[in-house]
Amino acid sequence: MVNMVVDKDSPLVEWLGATSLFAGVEGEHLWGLSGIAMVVSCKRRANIFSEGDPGNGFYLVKEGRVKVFMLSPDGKEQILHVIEPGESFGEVAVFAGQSFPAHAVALENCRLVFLPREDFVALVSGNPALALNLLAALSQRLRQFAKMIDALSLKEVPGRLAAHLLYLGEKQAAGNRLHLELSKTQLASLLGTIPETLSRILSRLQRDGFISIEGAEITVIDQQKLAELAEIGKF
Amino acid sequence: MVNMVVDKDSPLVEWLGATSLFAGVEGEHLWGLSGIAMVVSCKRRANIFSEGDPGNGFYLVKEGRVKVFMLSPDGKEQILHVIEPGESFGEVAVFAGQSFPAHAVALENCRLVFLPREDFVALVSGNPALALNLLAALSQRLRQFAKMIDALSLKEVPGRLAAHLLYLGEKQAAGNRLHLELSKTQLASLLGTIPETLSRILSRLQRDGFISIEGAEITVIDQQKLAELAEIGKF
DNA sequence: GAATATCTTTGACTTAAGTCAACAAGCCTG
DNA sequence: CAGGCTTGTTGACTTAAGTCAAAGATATTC
Repeated sequence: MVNMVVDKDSPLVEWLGATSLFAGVEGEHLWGLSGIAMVVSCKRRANIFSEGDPGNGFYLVKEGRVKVFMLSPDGKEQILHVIEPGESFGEVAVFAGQSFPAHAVALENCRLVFLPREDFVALVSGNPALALNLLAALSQRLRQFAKMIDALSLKEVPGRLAAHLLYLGEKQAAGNRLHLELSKTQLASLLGTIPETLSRILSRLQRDGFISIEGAEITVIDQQKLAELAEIGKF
Repeated sequence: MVNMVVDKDSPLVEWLGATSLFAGVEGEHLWGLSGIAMVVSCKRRANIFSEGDPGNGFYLVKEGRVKVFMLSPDGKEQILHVIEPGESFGEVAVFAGQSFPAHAVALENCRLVFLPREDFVALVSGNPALALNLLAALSQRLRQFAKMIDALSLKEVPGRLAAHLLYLGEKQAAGNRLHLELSKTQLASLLGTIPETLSRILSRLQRDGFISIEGAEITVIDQQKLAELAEIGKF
């Protein structure tokens, strides 16, 4: 939480109500939330928290994106999650009552909403609907993690990449054309591999006529084949 | 949920209060829980649920153990979690409001407590303390999954095995001697590898004087070296 | 307790993916 | 816009770990 600046911000309530975490929470409680929230800014590449830091609160992303990742002793990283505006991170430490299990770094200049643990837990204690929202959110994340474990252990890199491309396709819903929202190095880290391997596999997919590449713009040529690859996990 | 028999069981309340999920929940609410609970028995190898099944409730393990796992199209499995007595599984589907994301099979003859979704959600809605317990439990699991992803992508099999042996050592707290609670095939699946590889690595660790093996009984000879291996992740 | 099924180990082989190194492109930043 | 830093690509090489196959060792079950 270094290099952050606290902002004064007013129409938070509305925004909070639009996040998936707090969707459906009544106005009264939203006010409570906004009362304990702090808006902070942080720059691209700024460290938000590190593994082992005391988890005295969690964050919502207002603007920008954040990567949450594990780091091996020799510096290789595995991205667990890329947090987009409206999403949250760090809740785990709040409810497990422990330190953060991973690192968080801003991918871009960000504006974050910080919710301090004690205050937040107090609010949740008085509001079961809020608690149910949180349970749903954590469950959703657990489900994603399970998929990730599945992919890492059961699928080869081409399979994981294919699955990711299909996911982006759905998310962006822009014809056959899609944009890899991350640098290829970061994407490699998200897929649990290294840039060299990713690069080779992308060219292979292009050579074999599955996709066509222009920088970070990918055109899906054979969605069918891509889907098979994602399904069976092997080339 | 095939091949299960519903039992009538009375002193459930006490037992529920002793599970980690419901520890600290007041008697009143425990009665509520026991009111909606169904005790079921299932035999070793019985399928409890499969990926995609509608998640209309979740389970606590009363006796026996259950494995939760993902399955690749060609039948390879990755164990996500081995559930021991007093622990729960399947909650994710309840709160995400979706189908089960994984398979669950009894490792031994089991006695399970089933909590139907609708009734359970109703109870949680009226009891924030219960909700906080659940949030803590899910957070805990999320943390474990994060560790697992970390291990799968950042550590080689010897490192994962070493970490597991150290974990067992702590859990069993029985001098240097420990018991691998799973068949080696199952352990391989938990570590994200295959029996052949596990077998080779176990002999290697023995040959190099890290451990000594008698069937499923392992004696840790050089805990220091094992710890290094688990830390750096490479041989 | 014999018969069968399941688990474990070992060997020879293949292969996906990591490492190291060099170079080419971008892209900030001054 | 020029230099330097980060990012991406390609090639040659190494290696961890998977596959296939066969034999031994345990368990289960009838």
